[in-house]
Amino acid sequence: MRRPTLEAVAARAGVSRATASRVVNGQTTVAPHIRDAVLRAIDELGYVPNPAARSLVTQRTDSVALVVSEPGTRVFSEDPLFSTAIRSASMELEAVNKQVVLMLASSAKSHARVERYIAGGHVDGVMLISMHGADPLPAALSRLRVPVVSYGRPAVPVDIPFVDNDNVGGAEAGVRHLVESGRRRIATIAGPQDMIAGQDRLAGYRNVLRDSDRRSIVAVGDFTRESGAVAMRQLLGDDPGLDAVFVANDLMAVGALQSLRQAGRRVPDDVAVVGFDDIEAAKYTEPPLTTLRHPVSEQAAAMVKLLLGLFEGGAIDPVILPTELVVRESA
Amino acid sequence: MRRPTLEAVAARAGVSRATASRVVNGQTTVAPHIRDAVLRAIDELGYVPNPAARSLVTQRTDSVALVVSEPGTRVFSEDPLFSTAIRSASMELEAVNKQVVLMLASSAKSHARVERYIAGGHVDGVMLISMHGADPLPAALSRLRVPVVSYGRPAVPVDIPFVDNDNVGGAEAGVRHLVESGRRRIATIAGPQDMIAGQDRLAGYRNVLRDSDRRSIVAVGDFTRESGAVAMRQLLGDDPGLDAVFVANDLMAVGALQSLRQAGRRVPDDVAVVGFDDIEAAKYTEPPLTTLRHPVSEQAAAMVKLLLGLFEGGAIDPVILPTELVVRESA
DNA sequence: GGGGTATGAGAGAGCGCTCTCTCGACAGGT
DNA sequence: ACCTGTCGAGAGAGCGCTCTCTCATACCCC
Repeated sequence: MRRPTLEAVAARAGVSRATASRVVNGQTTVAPHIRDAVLRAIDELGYVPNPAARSLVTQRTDSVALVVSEPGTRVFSEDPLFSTAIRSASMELEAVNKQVVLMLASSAKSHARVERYIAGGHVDGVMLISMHGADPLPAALSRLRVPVVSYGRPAVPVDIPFVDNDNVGGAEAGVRHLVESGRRRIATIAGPQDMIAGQDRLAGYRNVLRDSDRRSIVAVGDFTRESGAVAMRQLLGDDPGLDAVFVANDLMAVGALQSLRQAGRRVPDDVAVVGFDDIEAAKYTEPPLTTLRHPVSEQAAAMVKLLLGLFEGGAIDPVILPTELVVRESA
Repeated sequence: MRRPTLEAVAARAGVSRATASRVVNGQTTVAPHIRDAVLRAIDELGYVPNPAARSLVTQRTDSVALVVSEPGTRVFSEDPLFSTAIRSASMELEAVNKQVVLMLASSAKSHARVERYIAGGHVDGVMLISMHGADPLPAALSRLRVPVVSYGRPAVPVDIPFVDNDNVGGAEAGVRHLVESGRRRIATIAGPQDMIAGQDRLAGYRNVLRDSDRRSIVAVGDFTRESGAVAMRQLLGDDPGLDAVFVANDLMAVGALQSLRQAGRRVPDDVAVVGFDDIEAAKYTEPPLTTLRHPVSEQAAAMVKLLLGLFEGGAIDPVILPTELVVRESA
């Protein structure tokens, strides 16, 4: 009780295997009545092409790997960025009939696994979501002569096209908003400095403060809610007089709001808070969070487009998407 | 500049292709010095087996599809259940060297795509996350004679082993907690009734109220935060005197807390709130949410184990995992 | 020393498909 | 009538691997 082969279809339709193949692959050099006969045979037998056989000869697999290189297990589950990006990329690829192979590369062992898999030619290309500077994967994959694109600028300069949002510009806009609303002592809770987003958002903060002649007050978190709460307590200890804080992501901002509440500070009256990312939860904090929105779905879609461009051959320039300040009540 | 083949490895090692294949596949019937020679050749050439060729003959692909059949786009991104389940399943499968092909089946069109893909033999098995009763996919896939397991009990009775948590028992425990703490007018915000989790949790609520001689007060949401807020307002309108509410998931509970705050009700003094799922955010609500924890990761892991069991042949019984009441401050 | 049994290695037949090459048939131009 | 050109269809070679079957060698027992 095997699956029918192209041979069987051809036999039933009374044509050669080559002709049946032509019909399956939509070539036009087949006379209408023969094409119909083949299609009928396909239908009657319930024929579905064997992908292994096909890609053995075509050297294509019509699937791409989505590699999420993220050691932090909690982050993956909690930060909606990942699921949104995965979802969007996935949908874009489905639209062009490519499959998504999801690979989570959390440990050194799984890095090796990913490399082996990619090297094995299981996929036509790779989309890499890697945010940590020390990650060896971008460099390793770019060596493999497989089309690779990155979600977010790779930390080490490596020859991979990427799509990123304007972290520096976004942070500048957020801090400028605080400056313009008359805040004097503007602190920041920065992200991890081994991550590009962490670095760039801190740079944006520094740029604006430098120009506006204010002192920078920095605490560093790791993009988790808890670290935001801790960092906020720390900032309040260091400088009880601060009247604003720019938090490098919303998850930490949620933690910061909690610490501010516990410390008896009113938001935004005593302390203004600006986040980054505009995650869903930002709408529901108390008070709702002013933050910077960047289009995660669009970024993922652009990444897919970039990869498809690579398939067609042709080096492709990085894409930087703009961010947008969303003013709610926290600042 | 082609990739080296097994033939090349064999030639370099001075053995036959068959022997090289034996070494690659770890068969023991190869003399040590020959094995070494082959391994050296593999290393020197950077040989990696061609998976298409391999699976053409073995009829295996060593990859499984993870099909998320979820029309609600927002839910996928926001509900951490999906990312947690995906992550956990993915890690379990990596441990046994299987690849995960992620497929999002949101529309009827993508249903057809999924079916075609599975029928094509791209994967050795399917893990199905489908929560809507009207979903035709479970039945369709089970017809395909491919090993399929389901995350959550399929709504239509179909012959697929599944892993689920004890929704009825969990809801009963939650409502019983409210009864035991002396609440008299216990309402519920139920989930969508075309979803098993929605049905079962409502059933649990009803079971306990029936036994404790209280009237049931029901509003229905769709598991989103917003719907929880709306339902809560509605309940307060219907019965201003209610003193407790059992909410069928945490996301809706967060919305409900917001509505309660806006209506000037104190939680838990005026109204006690119990959620379901114990998502990360439940710890950070004001006040922290009492809720029912079910082990999403374990459930996903159990699903993987179930699927691997199917590969070995042998019909396998459903697995029901227990839930646990986590008492925080909201009830 | 002959016959039998392990043991290790090679030969070769496919797995199901694509795609180039070839060829037949027929139309149109001279 | 013949030659050229076009179009549609078949033949068959391979893609890179696994695995059965076969065979050569070495070993043991009587």
